Amino acid sequence: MEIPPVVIDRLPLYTRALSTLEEEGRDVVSSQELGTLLGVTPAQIRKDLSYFGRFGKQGRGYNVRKLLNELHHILGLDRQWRMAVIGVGKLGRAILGYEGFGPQGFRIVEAFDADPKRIGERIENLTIRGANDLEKTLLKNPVDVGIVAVPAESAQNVIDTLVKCGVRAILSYAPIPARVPPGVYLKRIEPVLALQSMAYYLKNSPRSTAAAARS
Amino acid sequence: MEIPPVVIDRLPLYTRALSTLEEEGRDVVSSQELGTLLGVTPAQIRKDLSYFGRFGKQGRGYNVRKLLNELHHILGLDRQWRMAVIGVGKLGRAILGYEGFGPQGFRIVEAFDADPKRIGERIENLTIRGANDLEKTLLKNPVDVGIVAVPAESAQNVIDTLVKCGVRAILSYAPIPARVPPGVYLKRIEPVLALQSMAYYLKNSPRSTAAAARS
DNA sequence: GAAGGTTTGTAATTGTGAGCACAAACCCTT
DNA sequence: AAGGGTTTGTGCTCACAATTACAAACCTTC
Repeated sequence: MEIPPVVIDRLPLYTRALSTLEEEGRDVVSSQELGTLLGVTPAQIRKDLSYFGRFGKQGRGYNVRKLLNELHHILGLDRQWRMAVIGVGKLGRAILGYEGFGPQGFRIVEAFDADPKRIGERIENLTIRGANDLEKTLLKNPVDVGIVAVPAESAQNVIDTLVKCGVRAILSYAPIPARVPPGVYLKRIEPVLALQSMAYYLKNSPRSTAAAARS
Repeated sequence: MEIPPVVIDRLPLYTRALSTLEEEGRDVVSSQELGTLLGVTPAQIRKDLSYFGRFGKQGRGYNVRKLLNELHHILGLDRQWRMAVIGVGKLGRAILGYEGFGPQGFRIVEAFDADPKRIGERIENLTIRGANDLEKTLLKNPVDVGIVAVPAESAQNVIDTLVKCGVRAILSYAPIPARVPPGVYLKRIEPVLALQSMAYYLKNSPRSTAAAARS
């Protein structure tokens, strides 16, 4: 059975809400409550979960801890993932310093930059390597994810190199529609595109008429 | 006629590709070529554009500059948008220093932070104001967009304040599913969620089997 | 232990967006 | 000016995701 990508994209949302509930000491939650929390219909949640099994109890709801564990297992969040950051400008440094990755099992273990002045510098317990060493280093010590924070011009090049080194998941902050071969997964973070599509709604709704944009 | 949000989300992509083509001195482009460039089917592009008018010529294609102007006008990119950044930690600083906003007409004109030690500091030609001044400042000098770069705990609070000040578009980097009233547009930048959904594919494809994830 | 009130899981339906295919329109060459 | 070769715009079809609706299952209370 093939699971729709939109479903996979929603699972992390559920995971996060469940984590919050667990920290609050909640034992059980219904699809109704979870839906209200996330702005999703209860039926959507139930159907999404039903792709993977039957985790709830009728008349009661879902056991928070059990469902969280199931989702962690399904998504592969019950292990550590190794990541490399390529490009250590302002953006790259912010990524290296971001504390949201570690707790979720995503660890940055390498950092690269093309600027000779930056090579050897230590940031956040990592020594920056030269772009020339990228291929050699990753072939010896593979990573699971590549985070691309280089200028648009170099992005496709970097991505091609990552793919050559066997990296199968790439998170790109570069503003280009990069192409990757089948079997490699690419997600892009594009604040400018997000702003531009919001500009349309700003321009075309005099004041609070249309429905809110999907986030 | 109501235009599907996914269509609006694709228009900025077209805009960007057309800009590149214009810089290269291209006069005309076909939906075929544009599609190859962006990884989208030609029919999709033609259909998307047809929501707004008839911009092409049969047998020839689209005039690059003319179509670019049309899209700029449609999206509201033919003017300046004023933005405020709330939260000037590592992430906020990277946002303030990002050079990709200005050329697209998005200008950061205010920066706020709750930490007294940061108030008064100058970054990128801006003086950081205190979080207490947020409401007063924005009511006097309104902005079009709010960029939220505060920790998860404070995010909903900040967002509520922004809404109260009449801000109708919010770009949030905070990892929470914030709720906004109808008529306010919220887009979230969530690198962790992106990584988590890619982890599923990493885990479930031994090596380059399934199709690439939609980016 | 029976009854009333919840909530799940899923079959069926509805809604919507993407792709296909073709007529109409345009350019260029001869 | 006529014909061949492109490419647009769009009606139609198809695929798939969201919603609805309900039987089955469970808990709690009396």
